[in-house]
Amino acid sequence: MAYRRTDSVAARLADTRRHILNAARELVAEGGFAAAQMTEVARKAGVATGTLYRYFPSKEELCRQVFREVSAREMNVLAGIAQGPGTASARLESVLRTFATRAVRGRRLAFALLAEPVDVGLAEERARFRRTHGEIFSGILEEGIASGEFPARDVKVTAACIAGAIPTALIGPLAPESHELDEKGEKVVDEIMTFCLAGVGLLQPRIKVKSPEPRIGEPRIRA
Amino acid sequence: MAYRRTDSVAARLADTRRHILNAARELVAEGGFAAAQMTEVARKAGVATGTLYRYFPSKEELCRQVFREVSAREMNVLAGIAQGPGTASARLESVLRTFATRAVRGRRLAFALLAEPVDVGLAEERARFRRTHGEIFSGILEEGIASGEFPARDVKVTAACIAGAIPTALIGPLAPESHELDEKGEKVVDEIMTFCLAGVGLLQPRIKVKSPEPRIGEPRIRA
DNA sequence: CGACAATCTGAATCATAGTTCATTCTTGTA
DNA sequence: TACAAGAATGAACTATGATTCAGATTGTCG
Repeated sequence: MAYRRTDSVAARLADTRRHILNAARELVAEGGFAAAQMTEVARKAGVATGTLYRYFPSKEELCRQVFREVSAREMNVLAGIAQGPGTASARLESVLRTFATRAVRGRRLAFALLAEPVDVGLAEERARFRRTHGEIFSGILEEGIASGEFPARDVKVTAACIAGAIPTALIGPLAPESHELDEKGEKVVDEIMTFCLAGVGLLQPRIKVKSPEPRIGEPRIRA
Repeated sequence: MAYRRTDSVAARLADTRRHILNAARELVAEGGFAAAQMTEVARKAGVATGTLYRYFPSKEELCRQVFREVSAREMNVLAGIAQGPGTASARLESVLRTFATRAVRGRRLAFALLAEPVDVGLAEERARFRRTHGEIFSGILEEGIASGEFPARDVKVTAACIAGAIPTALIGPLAPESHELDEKGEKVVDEIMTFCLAGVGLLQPRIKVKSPEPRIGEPRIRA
């Protein structure tokens, strides 16, 4: 027997892989995907450029992986809320607020995920990201329609509208150089929510909807 | 006296410039900005590569110019409607429908303007484009709020929401390979409008709004 | 330890596409 | 027609940044 990868080596490899991904993620968080150049990633991760290619077949794959990890984190948060307890309208509200608020908080990263000019590979990843957003919204919408909380609509289109409205409304303010959100962030989020909730037909509902479980720390939007 | 640019030469120069811009625009309309490579543009325009640089300082400028021309055409159509006669709600409706419908018709070009991955220069141009959209929407919204047709809102955010919702809802279907809109186009447009109009607070208005001048060929959206 | 395999290194290479510029062709005036 | 200046040409150049790979290092096992 000639060679066998020991656990300690496997661990070190995994560790290096993480280091690389973390380095890349940090660069993206600081300067967007444009800042994630292979040389920089390598330097920040403390390895040689060539080493990156022992872990990822190409820059595109590395960046995609970063994109997926970061976006998965967001999606999980939202999916958790979507699948949680509460009326559809309460969950929709919570999901929207969370989405927008987290984007405002993680400004640069959100910009990178949602709006930064990227090449086709990442654009594809971004499309998937938005589609998943759409699915989360659709799910809630379907339930809300079934329960009579929302009027019947094409949920896919409606979900896509929401998925587009939020980032776009935030983008100007979200752009790395803008500091608009530092102060007005909450107000902007409220306005966006008003629009989206009204868009699905909620704010002026035919039947007054009672929301049985308002979440702590999730204040109602202004009427 | 040695040399003077005659009218006929000036005309030829202007003509060449137009040829170049048209060639570029056609390439963009066929394959997006990605297809607008200098060599290709030159070939299509029937000039040498170097000649392009006698008319435009860089590829970026050439592409920006193309972007501006194409988007200006769209903006003018919308601005015309916005400044035309009719209640704010009627104009808003008309503008939204026109925006969406034209995007569906001019599929590839719309995709290039709204969603194709482009580099930073064009992304800037695109941001301006969206901002102008926003301004058109804001204008109508302000008037509608003043006249009591819409509830009071932050018009900038609301306008941005609309400007984001429409393209995003169209993008999946708008993507060059998708043929979804060939049949379902109208329905999708209707759904998007429903969302946006409801979003501004219109579809279930406090006071029933009568639209005095419904435009020919601009059917009302389904109730 | 010695031999072999896996891993790492980073300067050199490559790929792409935009840009340049020495040269040629056209146009305007004397 | 001669000649100067503008315009056009397109092959060569360049800039950027990803990718490679021959050699060095580290790890495994008899």
